[in-house]
Amino acid sequence: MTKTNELLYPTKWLSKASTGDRVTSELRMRIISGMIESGTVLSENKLASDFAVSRSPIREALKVLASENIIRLERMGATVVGLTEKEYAEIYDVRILIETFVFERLVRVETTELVMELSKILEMMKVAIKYQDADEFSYQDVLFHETIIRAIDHSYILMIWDNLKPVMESLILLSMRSRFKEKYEDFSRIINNHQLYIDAIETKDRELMVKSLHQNFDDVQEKVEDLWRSQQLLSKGVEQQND
Amino acid sequence: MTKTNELLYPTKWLSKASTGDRVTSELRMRIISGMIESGTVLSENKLASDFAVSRSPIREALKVLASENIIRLERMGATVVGLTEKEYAEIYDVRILIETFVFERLVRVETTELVMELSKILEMMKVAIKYQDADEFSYQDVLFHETIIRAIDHSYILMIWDNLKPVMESLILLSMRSRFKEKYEDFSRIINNHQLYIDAIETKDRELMVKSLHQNFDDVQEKVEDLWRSQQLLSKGVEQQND
DNA sequence: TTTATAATACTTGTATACAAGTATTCTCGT
DNA sequence: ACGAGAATACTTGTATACAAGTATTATAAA
Repeated sequence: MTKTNELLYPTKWLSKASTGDRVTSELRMRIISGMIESGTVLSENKLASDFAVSRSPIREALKVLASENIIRLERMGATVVGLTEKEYAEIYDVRILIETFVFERLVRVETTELVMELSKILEMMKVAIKYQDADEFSYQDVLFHETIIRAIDHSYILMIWDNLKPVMESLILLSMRSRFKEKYEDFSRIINNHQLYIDAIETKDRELMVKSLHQNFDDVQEKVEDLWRSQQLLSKGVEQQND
Repeated sequence: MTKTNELLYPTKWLSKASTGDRVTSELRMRIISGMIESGTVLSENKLASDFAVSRSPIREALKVLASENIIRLERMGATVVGLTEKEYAEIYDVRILIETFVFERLVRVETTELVMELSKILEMMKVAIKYQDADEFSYQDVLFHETIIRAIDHSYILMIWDNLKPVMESLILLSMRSRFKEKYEDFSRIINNHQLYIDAIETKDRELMVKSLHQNFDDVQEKVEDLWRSQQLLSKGVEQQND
């Protein structure tokens, strides 16, 4: 067996989490990073002994991951679906869909408080860049979008986000970690895009909103390309371990 | 305790379902019908003894219902959220959102097979009306929309539907049951609306699509009003049982 | 009567046990 | 060598057991 002791998911984010949550997050990261390959059949019993826990938290994790569409629960075993380019495109379809909806609602509403909150998060992101903390940056990046979505107080839009968020979070984590190593200069552009986003909300300029949304989308497209690179690096690394 | 032996969810739909699924469906119906009132705190142990099953399937059910936003999992006990008018509006926001998206995709695609399939389902619905089978009608109604959504083969849009479907299904079931008793004449209009829907897809007429979508939306609004009536009837019925 | 504290009852999350079902493998008769 | 069927190993879903934590209640001291 290859060395899999190192956890991909930030341990500090799990301080109060249950075993089930830990397994869920870690498993998700391993699947999305490509460490567990697409097509692999997961067995509850095997996972339980691998993670040295009982089947209860494993079952819980598999249910969650199935609802996120990254595994498929079948009669015998759970098959890893993983994320192909098709799925990446689909995830961003949904992101554009719900963020456009949210924007449309925000136009009708007082947003000064939201803008304040977003500015704070943006400052946090800058600090994270300064100290090269990829995980913290990712956390704030996800929080940025979640804050916007929460602002319209729409439980069923939030439901969609809740389903999308964990996968988004994993993608962003993996992408940012590799970018901090290789494409550090990207971050000023990311910050600019987020600032544009805030401006759009502040001025309630629908046109600017659409523009910034799509710029963010394009930016995210690049993130995905980065992810492909990091997947390749990772699988190369695993191969090297087998030498 | 009031008489709760009768199951709200159609037993025949659960022929191959696990205990967990049965509990989930039944609990959902009881919450959405108003039989279990909003604000009620559900205890795993109490539910387990009420349903005469262990905590395992109950836990499973509560997790699912929480992800559907009809209960809230808290430190101690699960609080029933239920559906206020706000949530009804939000559910249909999301329905409009995804069905519009789906329509947009269908315009670019071969739809003859889909139209055939939908026509078949519509025939089924007519038969269900003829024999006054509210449950069968509801089943076909839900299937109609699911078939359209599945046609674009988009796993993340399908994910949204998967989360929305159970609640939709429950709403439609309750509404149709009361309509078959009281507003039988409604059904010809419902059938017409669905036919319009099919025509829109067939002719790829975007304008007609939007029109039929909103007609269907308006129709569904009425369903909700019916639901309120049926909730009131139901709660009156419960009160009468206490006499 | 009020307030601290101890006892009790209930809660969640995890582990383990078991039943029923489904693949896989093995063995035996042809 | 090959196919039928038995034996075996694995699967899921449910029940039960247990540990650790949290509310509630009861008791006792001020």
